[in-house]
Amino acid sequence: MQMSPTLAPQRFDPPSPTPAPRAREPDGIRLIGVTIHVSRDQEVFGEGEPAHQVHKVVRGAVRGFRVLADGRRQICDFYLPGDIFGIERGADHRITAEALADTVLLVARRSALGDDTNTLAARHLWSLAMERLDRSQDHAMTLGRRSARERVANFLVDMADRLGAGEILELPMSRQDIADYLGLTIETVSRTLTELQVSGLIKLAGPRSVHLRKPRALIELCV
Amino acid sequence: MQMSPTLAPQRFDPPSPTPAPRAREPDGIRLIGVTIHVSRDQEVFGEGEPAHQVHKVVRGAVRGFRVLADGRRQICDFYLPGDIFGIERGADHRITAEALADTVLLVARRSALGDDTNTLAARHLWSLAMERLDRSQDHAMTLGRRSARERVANFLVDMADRLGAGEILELPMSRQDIADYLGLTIETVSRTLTELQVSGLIKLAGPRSVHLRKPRALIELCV
DNA sequence: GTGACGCCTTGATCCTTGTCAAACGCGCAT
DNA sequence: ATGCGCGTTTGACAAGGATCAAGGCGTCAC
Repeated sequence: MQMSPTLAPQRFDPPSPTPAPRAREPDGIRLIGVTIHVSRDQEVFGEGEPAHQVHKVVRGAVRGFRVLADGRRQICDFYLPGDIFGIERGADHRITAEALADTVLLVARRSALGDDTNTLAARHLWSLAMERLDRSQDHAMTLGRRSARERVANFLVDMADRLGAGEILELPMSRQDIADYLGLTIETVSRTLTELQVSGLIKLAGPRSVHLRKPRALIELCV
Repeated sequence: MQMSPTLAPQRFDPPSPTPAPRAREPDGIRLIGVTIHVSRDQEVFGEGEPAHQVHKVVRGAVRGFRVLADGRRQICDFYLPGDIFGIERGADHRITAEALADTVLLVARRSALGDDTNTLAARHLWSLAMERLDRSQDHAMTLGRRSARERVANFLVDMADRLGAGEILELPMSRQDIADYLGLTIETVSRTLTELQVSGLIKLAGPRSVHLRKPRALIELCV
């Protein structure tokens, strides 16, 4: 059992709204809202808060997580540019969202997505939610049945894919975030990465820069 | 790393359709379909098969799972009486569903739920999908950050709750199923249960019958 | 330049859980 | 009644990953 020594949720001043563009997004959802800038480690919304709005990552990245009473943290997912998050079933958020780095978000009133009105938007919203479910189930498979090596390989491949990175991967999150996402400790993540490097599968060029040397072999590890 | 020696997917004859009731379900979804009887370990649908229909458990129980190339199995969820399952984002099922015991299902054409037409049904469908997502995220927290003891306690409390059991819990699934759900091995599940018994939290009365002696203490363990 | 801080890596050791193996108990068929 | 088969339990041991601890390295303030 590990206890992520999870950082006290530093609360800064509230996110700062700026202008208010009216964007017809390529994903079919008209996000009428404001863009906000959220700085590193700042909370976007917290577990239990009312979920009035949905968010879309414009630039930067966000972690969505839950915390047990004793501080153990599980990151459910990372939200990368283009991702929409903060959609909930009930009135309140079930997870906390924090920026991994200085981040720009597009925020829309939840109702703007049409709970039922706009059929096209509703359909897309459905797709988004189900995609989230698919990812969550994949994640469960990883957490329940994969070894540390497999988890890390999986993670790298997934990130490279989602970030549209080629062989050079710039990770937007810290080792602690990776550990809390993969259900491991920071030490195990670190060791596993160097082990993958020794095996020649990757090359570590700085803490957040990973060069995928043998993507095929990495994908093999994903089983 | 454990290798669930996962049973070859025994294929029996196809599920047998019977009459065809027209049921106005209390959950607001009109399930016009047939009831089918599925026997123990029989597959309801398999991963990759087209998802033409949705299913509702009338009696019995179902496991929904995915399997890695080498046979490791992760059960995503158990579907109990009243639960609706088999709703997918895309055209195909991403998980395999098998009956835990002789089971009665209500089957409806997917389109009968109104992909968008019936607003009320659509809204309820949305709720179902999001509930599934919530459960999946809870599951991820369990798999990523809880100890074996906590996982088993959690499982028992959850099952008692969902089955509407009081203190006497009749589990519909085997140890192997529990293990594959909790990301443990069958031995660990067994040991943990007897350990909980020794601690006086539960009483085991037969492999599938659990008496919750100190529900409070069990809930405490859920963190 | 120098020190402090944060993050990451590495090492040594421990412990939870997995693996391998055997025994138990119960139902069922002969 | 006997024996077989399956699922479960229990035991001994191994190992993967956690924990505890120290050291490295880059960044930033002074």
